[in-house]
Amino acid sequence: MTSARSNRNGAAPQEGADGGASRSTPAASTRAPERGIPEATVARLPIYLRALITLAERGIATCSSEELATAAGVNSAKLRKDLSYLGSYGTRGVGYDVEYLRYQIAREIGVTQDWPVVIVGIGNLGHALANYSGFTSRGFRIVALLDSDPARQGEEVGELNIRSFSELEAIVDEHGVAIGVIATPAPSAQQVCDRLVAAGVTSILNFAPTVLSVPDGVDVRKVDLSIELQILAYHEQRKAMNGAPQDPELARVVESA
Amino acid sequence: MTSARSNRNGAAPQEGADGGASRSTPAASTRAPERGIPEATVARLPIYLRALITLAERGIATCSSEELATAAGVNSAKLRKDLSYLGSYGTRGVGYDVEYLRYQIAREIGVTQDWPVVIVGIGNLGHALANYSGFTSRGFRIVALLDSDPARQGEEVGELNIRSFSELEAIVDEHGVAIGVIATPAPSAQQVCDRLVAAGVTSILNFAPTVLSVPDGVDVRKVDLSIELQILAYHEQRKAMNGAPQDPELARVVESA
DNA sequence: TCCAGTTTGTTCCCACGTTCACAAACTCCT
DNA sequence: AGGAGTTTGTGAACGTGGGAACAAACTGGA
Repeated sequence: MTSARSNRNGAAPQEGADGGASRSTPAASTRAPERGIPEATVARLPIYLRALITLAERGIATCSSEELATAAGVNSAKLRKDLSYLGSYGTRGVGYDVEYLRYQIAREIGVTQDWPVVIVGIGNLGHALANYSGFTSRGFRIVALLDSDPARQGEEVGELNIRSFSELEAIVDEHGVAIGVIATPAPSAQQVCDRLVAAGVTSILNFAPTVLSVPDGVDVRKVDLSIELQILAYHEQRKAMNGAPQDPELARVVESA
Repeated sequence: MTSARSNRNGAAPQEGADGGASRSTPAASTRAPERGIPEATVARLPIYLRALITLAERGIATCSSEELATAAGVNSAKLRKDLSYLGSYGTRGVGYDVEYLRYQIAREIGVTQDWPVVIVGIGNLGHALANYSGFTSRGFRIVALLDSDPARQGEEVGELNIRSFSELEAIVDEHGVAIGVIATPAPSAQQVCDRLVAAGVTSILNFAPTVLSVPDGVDVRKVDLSIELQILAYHEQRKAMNGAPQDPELARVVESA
């Protein structure tokens, strides 16, 4: 029932181009490449979009690639190349019209339309996500908060009531939900994921510290707080080793003296 | 005072190899390459570590690269190449000793030691982070929760009291804090970041939806929930366009019939 | 109209990351 | 001991991404 598209081809290994993400759809299959936008560029488009919104709020109508690049924290050459994948939306000798470019990027990403989202697992993190204004303000609408713990059900969090996980299928069908967020503990994440996929969800944002296996055609992006910290720790350790052969604690004290 | 090391070379653009991260330290400067581990590999080491811990908990003493790769959700060739940057910790014809490899990776990342961490901005997200067990269980110790809002100060969150942001410098000095987490609203993030850097913090995990500019020698990693969703939305939109020229909502209904 | 100045879009090249494929090295069985 | 089977570690090919540099295209002034 209500199964998602395309489960052919067997389980694909879960890995993508960038750090925390993974796509299972075939990168370059028989299908025509169309005007395929590089994954690295796609990951930066939302940053450009936010920068443009900030500029627009300041009343700036036009900007150069240099200005926008600075606002987005990237190289201007990279910015121009990224934008060139979308089309020629700038004017040579002048720059980019902020409102126009903003709309074009939003349309390309797909945030001009409204995306219904369900969040599963309303613990500490789920609460924070439910209340996070960045979701709702950027084309995403949380349509349901689900939790399997009856003690939590009925509680009101950010204008929504927590409902039973068993209502998942009905909610997905009713709202046409394509995006699900998993904020459960790690042990239940895979089960939840399977249910989401079976219900028709084809994009999943996973906060649980587990590797999810999904059928082909389903996208998973992972956000893992502890992994981010560990990466920082690695570099921090190297800094201490390289800069000062002594104790790093001591080094800072000496420098401040 | 208490300034961090190395502000030479001017401000570096904030961008890294992978999606959400950025390092400002020179990638390949005059310094010898030592046994430099590629950034992409570093980002995967924590995943391998977690997979090894899971295997160890199941009582598995030895595993092949194929098994470990599956558990980590990556290609076995990639896994072997990644591990080869650390050294030759496997045995040909046999595989890897789970406990031994686990220790080696933990040591390489630096999570055998204890990293003191401060969290700034104890709103919804800050609460969730303070209660997140994944932090404390993997070599990180939250030593302080800071917020500039007096109304929040004194509140107890996960065995710690929220303290005033003005105590930052004293806390950093006392505990030798090198890693800071920013969970404030976007407008105050840059100010907080500057204070952290000035106090001696050299690694920052940023949850605020803003581009932070930091001096050279300071690492910033960014976690942006809304950006992750937008990337999913982009792919979701493409799926709908390619798979079914009709209305995506309709397509699912038809398939389920 | 023409020329100087500005900024985009694009090409070329290099570095990095991924994957394949295979030699080296180990175990186990005969 | 020797050979078959297994698995690691790595060299080489391939693809993707980043950055410099430049031609194309626009504006504005003379």
